[in-house]
Amino acid sequence: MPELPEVEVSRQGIAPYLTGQTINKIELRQPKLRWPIPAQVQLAVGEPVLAVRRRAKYLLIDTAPGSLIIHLGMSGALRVLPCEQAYLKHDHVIIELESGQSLRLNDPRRFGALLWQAPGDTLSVFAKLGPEPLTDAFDGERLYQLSRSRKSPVKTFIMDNAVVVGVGNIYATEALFAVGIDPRRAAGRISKARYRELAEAIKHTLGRAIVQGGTSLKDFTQADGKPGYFKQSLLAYGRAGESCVRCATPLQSVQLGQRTSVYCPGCQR
DNA sequence: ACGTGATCCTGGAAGC
DNA sequence: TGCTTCCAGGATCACG
Repeated sequence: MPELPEVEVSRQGIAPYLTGQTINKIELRQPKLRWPIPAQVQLAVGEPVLAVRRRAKYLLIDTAPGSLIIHLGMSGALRVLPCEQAYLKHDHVIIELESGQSLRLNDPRRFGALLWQAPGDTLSVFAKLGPEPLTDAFDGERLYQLSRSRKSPVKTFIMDNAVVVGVGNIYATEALFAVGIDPRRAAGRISKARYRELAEAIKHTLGRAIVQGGTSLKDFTQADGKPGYFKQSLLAYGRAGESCVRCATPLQSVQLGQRTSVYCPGCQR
């Protein structure tokens, strides 16, 4: 999926088409995504979109009676296309707008979700999320404090949504490479100074990826169908066996918390 | 509280 | 060419 940069790029891409537009129709072509789609999503029909927001990897499409909550799972992508355009395979949700454009959620693996949140309500998926990585609420101090008794690998630690949201496998791999920290290192055995550097690297990596339109591997496209260009900037993710750009040591691959992690045994300590 | 592993699902790539 | 196996941007849940 889309990690935080891809979700933010999607938000920026779709917001101009949605904001202020009335929703004419919501068509559900596949009711079973990660969770069954609640019937209340139809409450948004006939309502103008007030705002398109993001929290962690969730998109929130606000209307007066409540918010449509979209998660893109591992393989989801949002496209804006004219209503009359033929459906593609795996176009599971189509939100038609009065403008004649439609927002389509395409998700081959169906790990994504469409949920509904009434005003004043907080869905359980939002209940125990950590801070947004691009805000001041996230810093090295927080990483240091939360990690003191943790034995799990630092990579697993920074991918924990209770610690900080939005850091997935690609950007965790890249940020650790950038600061030269071995992803296998126990989270509790890293100094405050190094955590300050890591927090800055996470912010920097995510920020650059957003500017470049995110990372497109297979499924992800921006709202206009174009891929993101950050893939060209990846120095570790997907490069096992290749030479490290810093020290030429062959990059290694290891499984941490069920996820493949690539690192340089030469300069990540 | 923390850590680990199974699980949801489809499709592309690699191996034989 | 075709079949099988493995792997993939996530995150919950059950269990020890």
